[in-house]
Amino acid sequence: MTGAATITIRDVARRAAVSVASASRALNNHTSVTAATRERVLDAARALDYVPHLGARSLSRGRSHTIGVVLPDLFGEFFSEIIRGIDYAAHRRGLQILLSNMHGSADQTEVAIRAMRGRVDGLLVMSPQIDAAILGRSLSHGPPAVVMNAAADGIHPTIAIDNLAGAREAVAHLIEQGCRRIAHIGGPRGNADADARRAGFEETMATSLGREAGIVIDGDFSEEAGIAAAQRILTEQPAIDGVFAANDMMAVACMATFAEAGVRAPDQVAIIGFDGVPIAQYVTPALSTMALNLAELGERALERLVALTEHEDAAPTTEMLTPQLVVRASSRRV
Amino acid sequence: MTGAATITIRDVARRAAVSVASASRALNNHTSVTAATRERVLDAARALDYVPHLGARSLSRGRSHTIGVVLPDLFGEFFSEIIRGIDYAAHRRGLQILLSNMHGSADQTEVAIRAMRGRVDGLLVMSPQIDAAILGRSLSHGPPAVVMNAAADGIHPTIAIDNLAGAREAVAHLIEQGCRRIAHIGGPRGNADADARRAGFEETMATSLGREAGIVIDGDFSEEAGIAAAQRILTEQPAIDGVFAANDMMAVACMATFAEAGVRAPDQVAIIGFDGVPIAQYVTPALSTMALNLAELGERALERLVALTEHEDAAPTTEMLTPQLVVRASSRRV
DNA sequence: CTGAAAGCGCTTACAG
DNA sequence: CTGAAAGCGCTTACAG
Repeated sequence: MTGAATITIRDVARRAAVSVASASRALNNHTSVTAATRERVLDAARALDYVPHLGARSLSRGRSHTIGVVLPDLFGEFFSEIIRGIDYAAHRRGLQILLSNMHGSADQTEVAIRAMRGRVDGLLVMSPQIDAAILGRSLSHGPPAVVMNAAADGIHPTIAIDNLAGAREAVAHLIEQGCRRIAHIGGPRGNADADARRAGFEETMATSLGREAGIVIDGDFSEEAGIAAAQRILTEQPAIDGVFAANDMMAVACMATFAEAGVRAPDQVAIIGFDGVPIAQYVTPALSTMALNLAELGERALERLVALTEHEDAAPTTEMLTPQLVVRASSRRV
Repeated sequence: MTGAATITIRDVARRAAVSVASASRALNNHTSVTAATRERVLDAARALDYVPHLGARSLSRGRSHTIGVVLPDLFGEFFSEIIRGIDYAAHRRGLQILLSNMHGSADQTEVAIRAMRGRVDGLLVMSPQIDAAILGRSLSHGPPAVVMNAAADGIHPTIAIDNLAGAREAVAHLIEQGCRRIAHIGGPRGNADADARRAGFEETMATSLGREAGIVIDGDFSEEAGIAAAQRILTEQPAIDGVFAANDMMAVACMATFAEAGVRAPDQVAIIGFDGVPIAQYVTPALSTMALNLAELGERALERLVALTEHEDAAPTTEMLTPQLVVRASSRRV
């Protein structure tokens, strides 16, 4: 855990000819220490190239200045943008980040959370696959926690994406552009984001074009799912003139597959994605999307958590992150 | 750092009516404990919903099962792919990741490394902006470390990208496609990757088309730099028929800027990037690139580190990650 | 097999 | 201002 000849505060104290207690006080800039003593201690520390053992400090102080981040996956720009936002805010506050990733397996969430005990001051958890009640229970014994993008459990502050509103707006946009038969390429069933986006699609279709004008093809947010969905649409649903994909990756892959088959966006089929990842603006035609400021989501979650650790009494409110319709060439027909 | 009514191993021991030592042994699956005792302890732990304090365990065992990752930035797919590779391998080995990011400031590297002391068993450091000797010194007192993508210091094992070979191959490819006046959009001066890629460009130009056939425009790996470089080429260097950008982001932005001005790849100008990030295959025309398996870089670095922590005597060898030429439409002319 | 004690490296009331 | 001691929560020789 440390190099061969690890030097501790005892070594510093010995060299400065003071007690360990005084060394500690000098090192930590306490006022109650003579200038001369402080000087001697600091000199000794410098001479020995002393680096404090932060693990030990955390244990005795009861604060680690570290926050745990539990994510379902690390794949793609969706997560990396969130981490970037968290990191940015954490860095500003002098906090370190302990990362834990469940690789998509929901039952690992609880394990990951437990593994954070005694190493973090607070938790940022994103677990769109897990039930709110179960998540709430997992979190109940631990440190303060903020839940990102999951069903609120009524106990922990939550920052959620307004998927329903976003999906409604996406579908309304396609209809406004003249689409009359629309396909939704969905995310995995049981994923809170995916379910809400699908619900928004179905609801809007039912109240506008009619339920039978829409079809849903299940996917899993991956490139492959976008390709497979496109192929199904090409062979089985040639009348489709609009596609709303549950994320940008599937939308991009779908659009590329269409193009290879000679089906062009936006004229033959208008396409819109969700998330607003950077890649969306560079494909041709540029992809319309419901843009999310994911880095902001991460930043806000961290700030919320800091507030929570400082005054324990923060209310378990839910903040919403609203997707913004960004119309680009892939869906612009009128 | 812990919830209100934190329960410790003492509580478990008390409830099971054994000593703390026995509780510890039972909890850790030691053999030297009666089946009955183990049962009682485990029951007590379950009843109290005990979660061990990993910080305390780390301190007494001298192992944290955590590795520290120090990166220069978190922006873009380059870093997220590396983290993903590290995480993947770490997860497989039951290791946690403590993340530290310097936001581009080289002098923060040393601070970041020190802040890891006592919290990690090993370090994975990427610091392309820092001098090898300085880095080596920063690392000298700490835990085992593997350096990613930086000049080898002769002390720590290093996994480096073969930028020179990659740049040579990229330029040779452009020439083979018929380019006669080639621009290089470089990364920031002082960045090891950028410098090596620039050197490869200049060297290859000098020995083939002649030094005067190439121009170098400095950039900083960002989208904006790609746009600015494209504008300069359009206005000042209309004879340019090939562009080798130091990374994909700049190549993509450059190509998009060209397209807006009516300059098409590959016919009017052949373009190739570096890194092989996923976005490259979705732009139109698809971007040629020197592809790097960044996730693999991360995985290999972690495995190397694990080997190092297990048998301390690993040699400070340098492994090379070789870029692969991926020819796509943006540079395919013949 | 089990318990009392020492220890991991630091911090912080408690006395002086 | 300074030191000796206790403590953070756990683990592990050391005796029995």
